[in-house]
Amino acid sequence: MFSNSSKYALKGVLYLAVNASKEKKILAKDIAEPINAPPSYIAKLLQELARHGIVSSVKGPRGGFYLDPQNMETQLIKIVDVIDGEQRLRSCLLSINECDQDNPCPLHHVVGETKAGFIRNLENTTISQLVADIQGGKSFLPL
Amino acid sequence: MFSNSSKYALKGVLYLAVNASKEKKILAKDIAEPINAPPSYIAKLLQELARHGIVSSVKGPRGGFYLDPQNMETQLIKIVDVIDGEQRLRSCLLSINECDQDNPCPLHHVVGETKAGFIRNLENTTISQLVADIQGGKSFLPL
DNA sequence: CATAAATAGGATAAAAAAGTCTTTTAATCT
DNA sequence: AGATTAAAAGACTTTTTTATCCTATTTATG
Repeated sequence: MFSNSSKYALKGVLYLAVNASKEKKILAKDIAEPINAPPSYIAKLLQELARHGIVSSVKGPRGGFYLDPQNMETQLIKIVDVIDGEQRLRSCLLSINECDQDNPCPLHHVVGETKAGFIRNLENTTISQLVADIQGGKSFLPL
Repeated sequence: MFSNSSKYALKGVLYLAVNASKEKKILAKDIAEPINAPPSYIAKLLQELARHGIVSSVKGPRGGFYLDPQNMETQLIKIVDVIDGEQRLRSCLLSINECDQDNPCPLHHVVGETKAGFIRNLENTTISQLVADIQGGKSFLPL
């Protein structure tokens, strides 16, 4: 449902949320292994996320990636939207441009509500909430 | 959420359901335009669907594709599974192999129920039901 | 029975996604 | 200031997906 890239991005951000801080930045290459992503590929994705203000980064010695308090409140959907584009999840399931509530394609009603709910869940959940779940024993690492 | 190929496949099957019959088979090349798919590509996909018994086909003069009564009862999920593979929709959203109810990944609970519902909807809906919706004015062509 | 019509199958080509590598820029530490 | 460290940027390669094409194989019809 997500591209590979989005999966890496979500895992990378989550890894930073749990393990990094302004005082303890993490290098791109040190994120790769724990989240099972190719080092130079996750670096590129984090770069893109940094450009969009989803993660924080500092160059040079003692630099690296981390999430500031504001980054922690990022909605999950933002990460997917930046990496996969907003259309991927939201466009008509049959890619029919004219498809909407008034002129629904044959699949529109079949999966419309569950698909919308899926997206709503991603909109209503933040990175900090996922961290809270992990710390509360409701979900588990590693990634 | 579906691959392009699955979208073509769903549209192709639906087009046959509405327009073809054993007495009025339709040629691969005549399906392409109405569903906005490349002619030789939809031919390939229909071939694959025929191999899996999802559509019916006859070679030679007066041949072509159509759906027999049994084909009409195909669940939508079958089409997606044949073309995209069963894993695409069902695997963990973060591609974590160990992820399950007892050892949920951080996204598992966030979208678990809506994702499962989405798949259930595809399992519980058949081609014939989509045709009924169209004929009842609940959804619309063209594709 | 020959011919033509149509799908089946496989080989190839093009485009997109995923992944790698090299150079540039910015920050830190002597 | 100079050396070093790390991300930013972008060019390049590989793999996968999408798409095309050509040659069988099957079947209806004259």
